[in-house]
Amino acid sequence: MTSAMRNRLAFPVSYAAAHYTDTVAVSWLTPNEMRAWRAFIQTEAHLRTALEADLTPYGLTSGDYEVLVVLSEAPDRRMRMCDLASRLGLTPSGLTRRLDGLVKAHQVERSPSTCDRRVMLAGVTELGVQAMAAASEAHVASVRLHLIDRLSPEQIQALGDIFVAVGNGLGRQLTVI
Amino acid sequence: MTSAMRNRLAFPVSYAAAHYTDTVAVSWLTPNEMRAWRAFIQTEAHLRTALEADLTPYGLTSGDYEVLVVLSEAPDRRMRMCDLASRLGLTPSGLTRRLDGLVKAHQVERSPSTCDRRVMLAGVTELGVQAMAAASEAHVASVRLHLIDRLSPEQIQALGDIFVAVGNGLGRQLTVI
DNA sequence: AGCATTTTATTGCGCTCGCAACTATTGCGC
DNA sequence: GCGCAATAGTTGCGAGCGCAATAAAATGCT
Repeated sequence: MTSAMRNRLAFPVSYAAAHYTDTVAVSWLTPNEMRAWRAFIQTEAHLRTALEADLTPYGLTSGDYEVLVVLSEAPDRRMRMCDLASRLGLTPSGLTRRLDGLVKAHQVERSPSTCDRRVMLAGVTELGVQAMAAASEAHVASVRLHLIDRLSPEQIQALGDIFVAVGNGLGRQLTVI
Repeated sequence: MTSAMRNRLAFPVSYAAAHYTDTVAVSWLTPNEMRAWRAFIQTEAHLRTALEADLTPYGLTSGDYEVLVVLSEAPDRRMRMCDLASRLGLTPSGLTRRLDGLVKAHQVERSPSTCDRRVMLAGVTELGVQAMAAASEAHVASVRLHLIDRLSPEQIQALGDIFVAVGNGLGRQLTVI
């Protein structure tokens, strides 16, 4: 396969015509790589929308749900803000805002740390655990319906392997329980 | 493996203790399913952040870039708003807002359709194609660095298969070129 | 033809969240 | 001990986007 061919197959014609030359040291995506990339990008957006919609009737966003799950698994059911932010992939300010809503709903409470007075601890309340529990059946069913049950056991395994590898590449150590 | 065991492994203890009973007709995630699900959810957020950051120096968001790519591949380099919204997984209002920015930057232009006066056509301009081309090398490199080059050819294949299957389940027919 | 329904796009409003600036606290080097 | 850098969290601001309401145009039913 010539590089011109590969490029034609892998990239929009308009783009290729405008920009590609053999002197450029860029490694374009092969057709199979392009297929994987586009399927991922397109499907991921719709998947997120579907999961969000299924959670809405329970008064939680998927972000809220994620906070409650992570906190409920933490020792003492609470975590430092910065650890929680890193775990959730949020900036500090993003986490502050997300917690604001949960605190107002009395599902999470803040408490200052005694050993380091810079840090705030975010802890899930009993009410928060109940809210999570109330939504969890529907949420698991939603995850199954839209994702898990569409895949073979081998694909489940591959999905985990793939995103663990990518996560490691991003410098994250994942929390998988 | 008893159902109690499986549950303990697959779900937060706090949640399990609060809610699980054997009489509930819910199919919890197995450990391997949980691993795949969590790796996906956690990594996906960080991956999106990384890709976004790599595109920022070129003055485009990944959303903008996606619009330009899709339009540049369309016949006549333009599409109906509703088709574009569906393709991108946006609501009509979301697309209107996203295009506002691109139109202001003269990278996209709107034109009313002649055959159906409800529809607006969004077309990428020459400037838009150039902006996309200018960013594309860095973008492809970023996708390679963070995702593609972390995976074996078998994993690339599996990634495509998985998200095509999930996309089909969501009622989408994907556009993979 | 005439009216109800559906489809398409936009706008007001509100929510989420990132960036930059700021404050408070801790740790480090000397 | 003292000052400077690093760390933790909050806030003002603004961008992105979904929902509901709206307007305009097409389609369908009779």
